[in-house]
Amino acid sequence: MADYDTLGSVFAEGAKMAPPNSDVGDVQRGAGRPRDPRIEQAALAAARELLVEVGYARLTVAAVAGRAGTTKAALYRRWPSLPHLVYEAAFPDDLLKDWHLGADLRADLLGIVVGTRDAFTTPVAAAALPGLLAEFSTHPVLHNALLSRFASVFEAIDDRLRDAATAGEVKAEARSEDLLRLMIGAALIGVLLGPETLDDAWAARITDILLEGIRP
Amino acid sequence: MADYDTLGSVFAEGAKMAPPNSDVGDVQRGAGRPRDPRIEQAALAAARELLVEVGYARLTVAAVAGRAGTTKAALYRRWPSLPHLVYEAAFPDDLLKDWHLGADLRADLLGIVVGTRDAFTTPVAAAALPGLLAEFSTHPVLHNALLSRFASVFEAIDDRLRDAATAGEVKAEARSEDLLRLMIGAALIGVLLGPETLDDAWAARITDILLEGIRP
Amino acid sequence: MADYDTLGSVFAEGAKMAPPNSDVGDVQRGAGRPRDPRIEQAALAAARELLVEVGYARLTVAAVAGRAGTTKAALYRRWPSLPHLVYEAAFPDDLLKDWHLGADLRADLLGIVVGTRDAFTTPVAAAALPGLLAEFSTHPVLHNALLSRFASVFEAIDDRLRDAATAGEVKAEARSEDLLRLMIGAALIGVLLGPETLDDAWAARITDILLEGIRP
Amino acid sequence: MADYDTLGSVFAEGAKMAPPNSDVGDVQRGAGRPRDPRIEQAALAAARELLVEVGYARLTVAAVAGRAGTTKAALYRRWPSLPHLVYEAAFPDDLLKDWHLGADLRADLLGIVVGTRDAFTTPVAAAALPGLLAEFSTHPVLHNALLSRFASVFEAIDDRLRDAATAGEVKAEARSEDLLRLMIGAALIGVLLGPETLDDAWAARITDILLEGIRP
DNA sequence: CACTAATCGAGACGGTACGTCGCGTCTTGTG
DNA sequence: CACAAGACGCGACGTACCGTCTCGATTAGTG
Repeated sequence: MADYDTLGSVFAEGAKMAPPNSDVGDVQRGAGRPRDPRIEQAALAAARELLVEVGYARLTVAAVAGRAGTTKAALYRRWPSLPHLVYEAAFPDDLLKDWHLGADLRADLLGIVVGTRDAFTTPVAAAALPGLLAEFSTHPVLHNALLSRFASVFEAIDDRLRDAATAGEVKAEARSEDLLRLMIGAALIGVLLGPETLDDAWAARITDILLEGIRP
Repeated sequence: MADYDTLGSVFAEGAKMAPPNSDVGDVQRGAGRPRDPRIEQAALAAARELLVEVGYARLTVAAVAGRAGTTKAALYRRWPSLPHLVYEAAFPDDLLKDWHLGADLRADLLGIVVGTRDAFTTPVAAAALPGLLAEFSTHPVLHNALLSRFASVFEAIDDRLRDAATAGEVKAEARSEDLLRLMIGAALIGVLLGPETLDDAWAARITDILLEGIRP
Repeated sequence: MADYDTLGSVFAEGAKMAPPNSDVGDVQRGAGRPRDPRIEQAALAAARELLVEVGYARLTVAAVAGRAGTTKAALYRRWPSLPHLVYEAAFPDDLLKDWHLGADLRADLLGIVVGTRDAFTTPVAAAALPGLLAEFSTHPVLHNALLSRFASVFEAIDDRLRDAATAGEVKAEARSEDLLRLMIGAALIGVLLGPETLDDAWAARITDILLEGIRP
Repeated sequence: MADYDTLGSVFAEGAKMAPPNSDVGDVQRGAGRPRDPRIEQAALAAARELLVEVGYARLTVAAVAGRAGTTKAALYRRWPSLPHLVYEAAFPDDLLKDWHLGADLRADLLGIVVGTRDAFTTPVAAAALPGLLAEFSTHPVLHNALLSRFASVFEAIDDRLRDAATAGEVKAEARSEDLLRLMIGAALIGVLLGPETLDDAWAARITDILLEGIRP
């Protein structure tokens, strides 16, 4: 995943249009030298390394290119700007791949809390998150990319909560939106203030508060 | 508060500290031309205006200086860097001045939620917050400034919760830290994702969830 | 002359030096986007204009860049500092291109006096000279550039004087070094104290004094 | 010499006017705290030291004040600007105090050459000269100060040469102006290109060339 | 002996230029 | 086409020095 097409569909703003001979439906594999597939991985790996080493603020395109053994132009051919690259490096597409809901409501909520915490407390993610949040407020494209990625998760939780309401496990008026924001917000604050306190006991306490908070 | 001395105690790195024996005739006190107090206010006001007009990312030291009718050097004499100035401009010391707890636990919690939301949804604060969060991870001084500011609030809520536990209103094991982080995190996420949803109904819902969550 | 390579050989500090084995297929030769040759000429022209308009002391890198339609960074890519640019602008390499010695000793000496005066009394040179002299003592690279430029002239005059000594026109112990310094010094002092007195009669008088001074 | 009054007469531009009670002819020794006479000497000494240590270009008012144990304001009370201070430090008023002409024309000329060389090759003067020359072309006040200082010398040499012409020692049309410029120019060039070559043999050679050059 | 007035230290002031850095784009020659 | 290389315009950075100013604290002479 995380390949050119996926990126293009999320970030491209028209410049990455398929070449004119795409009428036959073959993806733009047309004329010209093909892209070196190693560059993509090398760039993401370099970005991850540098994020941990120097932090988001001191991360530069030239440094990523140098570490990846390529040049700035090759990176700008793949990502519209540095934040896009960082976003993909810190939060790859496969982040949510083995995530699912089950029958036990508390286990499901705990899973979300733990999953969010784990996604945020990765050294790479912890280094990238504050900077990316700042970019989100400036670049709506990035913002939407984040939201659309979590849209399916959001819907799934919404359904799960509705089922729980039907089963009488939670209040009918409980909103998945509120719950999710509380969980993500708690994890985010934890990362910003010091991720060392976000142990499993913390996750259990947060889950219990929220679970009791929406019980009928 | 929010005056020159307070600033010095938070940001200065030793040079501006009053010597411990300053109770006697301290000769150095007030040597040199005193700082023009209007510059400080003008700079903070200019920063607030520009934050709303152009946003954090496009905010420039030169622009703040120009709008304030002074020069970059005068600003660097007062704040180590632009984020420090922005922090003080967006979150002045008197932010928490008329804040207090009462007898009604729900009212107290709601007050915190609403107060945090109001502090974060100010146009100035909303513009500054994402950028400042990114800087916090770079500038530990700023980070500590934020934490120390909320330290007293934290203690007060801690005491309030302990009283409530004694009165049987909440669980004995309820932690003010968890509660506070949930409340602040919810407001923060709200600001980052779209502050238009943070109405009074939202505050009431969040308060109710948390209150029920810690009931015995 | 006065082109990119000559500049490199005079001012560059190793980075731009062609490697000694560059006779074979030197891969690095010409890598990257080539420098825009118009910028070099535009910068020199802008410097010349501004030297006359505002003088050396008020000459700014930003002003030269602005007038040349480029930016400071492009200038710093070509010259280590403003004095280097000014030096090349005021005293280009082709300054001595149509200079030669002949059979008449007095005519030769007069030619040097007049040539030096003309080179120094150009509006551009007159504006640049005092400032450059001050920089010479700070930047030895500039100093050496000046000296090496006159080295060939120096040798030619040395030979000419030796021939004249053989022909019995001048004393055997007459030193071209002394003579040249007297001539250049007289012109320099003239420019510094007021170039309006350096007419052709002045040149004739100076030439006659020096010529008689070294007659046997 | 070199005191306040002399300075005032040379440099002051009206600001240093005597107070209104000076009608009785007493120099402004009126009210107010008198100037600390040690500051003047300390500043000149500090300037001399720093000129040799860091050169003219890196010499700053703050550094001179610091080295002299005083402040910038005290210096600006005595000299209109840094070049004025440097000028007086490098070329004090008593420079020409034991200078005179005699009966031997060659000895007189040699004296001027040697005297100029000695005045220019002092470490302090050699460090200050190029920078001061650059300032001269910008600040006519300084320029005039230099010229007026040498005016008497100039006249004396003029007379001396006229006497020599009457005595048949030199051509009638020989100009002291040309001669003096040649001598000063030679010394100046020598300092700029490397003062180590300006030994006594050099002085003798220069003197002989010029003397022969104006012989009838 | 108080009063006046200039100087002292200290250091902030407005102003201006410096040289550097990073961005995202472009223009070469070479696959 | 992609790629390595590196220059390009743009704009901001944080620093340094200038010469001036405003303090409170001396330090004389004057009334």
